[in-house]
Parts: sequence; C-alpha cells; structure tokens
Amino acid sequence: MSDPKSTGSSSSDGLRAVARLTRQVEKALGTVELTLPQFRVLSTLEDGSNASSVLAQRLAVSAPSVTAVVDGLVTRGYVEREADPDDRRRLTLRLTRAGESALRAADTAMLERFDRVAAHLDDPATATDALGALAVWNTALDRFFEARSAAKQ
Amino acid sequence: MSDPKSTGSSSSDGLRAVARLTRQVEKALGTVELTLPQFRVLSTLEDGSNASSVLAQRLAVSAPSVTAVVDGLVTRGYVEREADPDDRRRLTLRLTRAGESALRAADTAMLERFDRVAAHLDDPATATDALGALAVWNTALDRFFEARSAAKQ
DNA sequence: TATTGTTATACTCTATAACTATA
DNA sequence: TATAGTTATAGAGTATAACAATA
Repeated sequence: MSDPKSTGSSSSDGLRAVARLTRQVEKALGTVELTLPQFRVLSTLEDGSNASSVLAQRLAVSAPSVTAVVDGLVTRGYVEREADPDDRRRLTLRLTRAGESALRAADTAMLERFDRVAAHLDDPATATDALGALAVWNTALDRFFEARSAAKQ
Repeated sequence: MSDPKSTGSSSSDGLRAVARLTRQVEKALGTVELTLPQFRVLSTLEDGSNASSVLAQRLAVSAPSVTAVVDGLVTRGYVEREADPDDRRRLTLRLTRAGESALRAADTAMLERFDRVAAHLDDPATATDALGALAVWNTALDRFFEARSAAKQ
C-alpha cells in the first residue's frame, strides 16, 4: 500500500477477502447465536474490562451502539455492568465466565468453518498461515486507537 | 487450524483481526457513502455479471437481502437489472461505469485508512504484506461456493 | 459547564413467509 | 409443481439528538 508497485494490487484483493471472510465469520457466529458486534465486544473485554466509553472508542462505534449491544449480552449473562466508585457516571463492563465460554465456542465455530473453506485449496496451510499473519494488525489497531485516545486529551 | 499446535492460537488472533479490520473497512466505505454489503455486491459484480440468485449464493445471503441492497445501488446508478431473454424470471445484474468508479473510490479510501493504521507499526510493510497474502482466501471462497452450487444440482 | 451513559428515533441489512410471474 | 425475484414484516446494529445524573 505504501508501495503500490509491489503490493497495491494484492492489497485490494486482500481487502476484498476481508469483506468476504467477514460474512463467513458472521455465519459461523450464527451457529453459536452470536452476532459480529457481540463478538467484537466480548473479545475486546477479554483483553481487559473497560468503561463503556472506552469500549465505544476501541470498537469505533457510538456510545448508544455500545449500550444496545451490551444490553443483549447482559441479558444473556455474558457481560456485567459494574459501578465505578471513583466516578459514579462510569460503568465498568466485565466479561463473565459464561461470556468466556461463549467466546471459546465462537472461536471453535469460526475455525471449523474456515477450515472447511480452506480445504478447497491445494495447500490449505497457505490460507491458514495468511490468516495467522493477520494478527499483526491487532497491534496496529491497538496503537491506532491509543494514539487517538491520547490526541483527544 | 488443521494443526492447532503450530497455528491454532494465532489463527484465533487472525480471526479477531478480521473482525476488527472489518469495522475499519466500514468506516472507510462510509467516507465514499457505501456500506459493506453494497461493497460486497459491487466487487462481486466486478468479477462478472450474474443473476440475482447466483449473487445471493456467492454473498451467502438470502434473496430478499440481495433485492434490498441492489435496490439502493440501482437508485444510485451503480448497478443495472437486465431481463434474461432465455428465462424471463431471471434478472442479470450488471455493474455500470459509475459503479466501477465507486468501487475504485472505495478501494482508495480503504487503502488510505489501512495505511494510516499500519503506520503505527515499526514495520508497516509486515501488515501490508499480511493483508495482501489474504488474497488466497478469494480462491478458497470461490471454490467453496462452486462446490456448494454443484452439490445443489 | 463538561462528561458518562441512556432513551428516542430513524435507516440499513438481515431473515422467514407469502406472493407474482414464469418455466 | 418448481423456480426467480419481490413484497411484507420483524429483529439487530448503527447513528444523531435530547436527556439524566454526576463531575
């Protein structure tokens, strides 16, 4: 992307792949009765409990969106809202044991589905490795939001 | 995924990255006033015009969902519905010149946003390359749906 | 006054069920 | 009868605007 001559074209193809794979993620999550936004909340909370406002920023959604998604997760016992004694406006969101189990079930369902898709390739490991390599983006996204957060102060 | 000992853990991280990157794709598409489902339709039609039913299968959504999304794209002049003379029940969906332009604008917006995110890494090229490598999944998904289509006959 | 979170409201995408037109 | 596509309807996630409680 920084050098279109070498990677520009395949980066676009990579973006197409992200768009398509996401739909498969949604289908896999459906088998464990989770939506993609719910999964995003659960996996973000797995990295540590956070105030609702922090979650909104990390997920790049509005505050009302967090309220709506978390409402459903609280109803199902996957997330708990806890009052912050220092600042009574804030609510800390915490993943419950049931939420952790749901997250593991979601991982299994997604990996199984992706395995079935990759099985159609001559060398499925190429696809699996490509997916694993995508993990570097988690660091990039973490820093991206961290920088945003700092800029806001 | 086929071998959890070597890649299982990072594949899960890769899936988390897909879920998070998708949100960035949505935000980037928003700057060119496209939604992710609209982008999926446009990029699928870029590979060739198709009947609405074929599109539904390739996108892994229901027929009414295709109708709804395509309605919006037709209104904006990005897609045209054309009657099939051989079977008057079928409608062939075709990308217009305006649709092609919109797709290129979408690519640019997404690549720019991803560049900004990757810039936070010590070696941004690692992330860019990882994204490009994801293109192999396009082949896997094509074959996956092809096999499904064949099984249905 | 500013901030945190919720409520009210509207739009898009999603699905299932029912319908029309065609095969 | 079966298939292609649309319409009707409902649920989930998204956003903006307005509000309550707290700082």
